[in-house]
Amino acid sequence: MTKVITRFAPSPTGVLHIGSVRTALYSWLYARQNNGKFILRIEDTDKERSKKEFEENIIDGLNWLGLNHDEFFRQSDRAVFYKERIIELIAKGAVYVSKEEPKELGERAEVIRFKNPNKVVTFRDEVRGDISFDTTEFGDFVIAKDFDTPLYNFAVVVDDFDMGVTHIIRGDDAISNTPRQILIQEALGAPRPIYTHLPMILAPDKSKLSKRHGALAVTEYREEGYLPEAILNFVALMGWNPGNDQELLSMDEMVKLFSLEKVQKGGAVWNIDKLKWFNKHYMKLLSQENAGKEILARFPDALREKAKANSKIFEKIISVILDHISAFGDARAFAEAGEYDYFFEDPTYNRESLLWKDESDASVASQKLQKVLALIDNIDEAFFVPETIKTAIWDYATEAGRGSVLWPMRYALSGRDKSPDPFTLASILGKEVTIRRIKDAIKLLLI
RNA sequence: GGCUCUAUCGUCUAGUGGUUAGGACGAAAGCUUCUCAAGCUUUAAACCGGAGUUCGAUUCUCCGUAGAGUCACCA
Repeated sequence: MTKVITRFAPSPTGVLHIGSVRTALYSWLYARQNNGKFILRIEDTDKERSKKEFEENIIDGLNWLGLNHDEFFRQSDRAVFYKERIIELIAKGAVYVSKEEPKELGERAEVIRFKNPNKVVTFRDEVRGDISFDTTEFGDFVIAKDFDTPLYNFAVVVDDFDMGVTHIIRGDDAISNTPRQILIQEALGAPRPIYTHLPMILAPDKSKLSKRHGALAVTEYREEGYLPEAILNFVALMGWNPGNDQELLSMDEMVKLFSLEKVQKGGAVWNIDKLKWFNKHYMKLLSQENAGKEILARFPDALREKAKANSKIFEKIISVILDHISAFGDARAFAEAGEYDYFFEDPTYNRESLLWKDESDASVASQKLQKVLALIDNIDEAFFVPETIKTAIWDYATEAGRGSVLWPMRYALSGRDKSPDPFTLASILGKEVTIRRIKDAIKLLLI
């Protein structure tokens, strides 16, 4: 049994996007599962469109995801090999230099064409079964602009041959390239690898996912605070499943369970909501320290300084923040909306908002807060935690009307219509601040 | 248009020649400490159509229909 060798072969003409990630993941999983090799090959034969920054973005994204490669190649470094093969094929009569009449700007008067044997090519695809093409329709297709400028279909075949690639796992938009590549393989005497064409990841309108459908770059997801585990787990399940109901899968589990036979035939629509669900799950698994770092990195400068200056408070609100976001980037939006300010400085109140909806009498409301104040004041500072605070107030709140007690208390502490519950808030803020804010609220009510 | 591929809840999917067609996301409702979120419970929601094979087809075959991909001196 020969060693399994897979490859991921992006062209650096754009950033690493989510569809490519899945292709890379499946290739990686398959290689790892079989103790094989995973090759990263940058296909930059198009000198016009290939950009170094895209190559960097792709490598950066792959590293971040942990899809490490065993070997690395760049087609622009391999010009001599392509040239050799072209010469070899010309000698064999499989390829010829063709005189052309340039129709467009930039077209050559001389290109290298493949002498099409005009036959039916049938190949087996691991997910779709046999696929046949009559290659006659391709004509004598161009494989290189000149001896030093090979084109995609040719470079791919030479590379896969030279690198010993055994399994080609790629998007099904490459299906129609396969017969051309097989023709070249046969001319070269190269073995035919095992083909697996993955269904596309689709936009909501079912078309091929592309830049115009919004944020797709992996680096953007990283920026937005999505975790690699979440992206990988989600993307793995778009077009594959372990054959049971298990959805939360670690990389180790995926390496064990992955199989080409369970790969889906139909395309899958990209669904950001489900990604968010995965991300929430994996965010909660993060250590408090790491979660804190991610959040802090997305705070506006001013808030970040306050959070650093009040690290005790910041540590306590991490889990509160985590409860309300589905990606760390959401914390930035909340922060910018001022949702976290009250943890670090006293809020300003809107007198109307201090009153529970069923309460119209400010003096009654203030009396209730007075009572809360007294109950809180009895709590020993060392036991100022949510459970204790709740116990201290609960009976009274139930008796006086929970909403009419808890709403003003919570609003006094946060100055917000929406916030965590008053007991959690009080414990985060501490006894001293809690009492001060309630007193402030009472003052305002008595005006 | 030619060629190639695809078709189960809105979405990701499981599944079988006979099932109450299962799970997840999302949605709705209820519960849980006032709000928000989380959590829990429950509900709604699907086999593209037509023939054929068969005692019986969502499942097998064919034909439609719909959608997608691809038709470069791009990859």
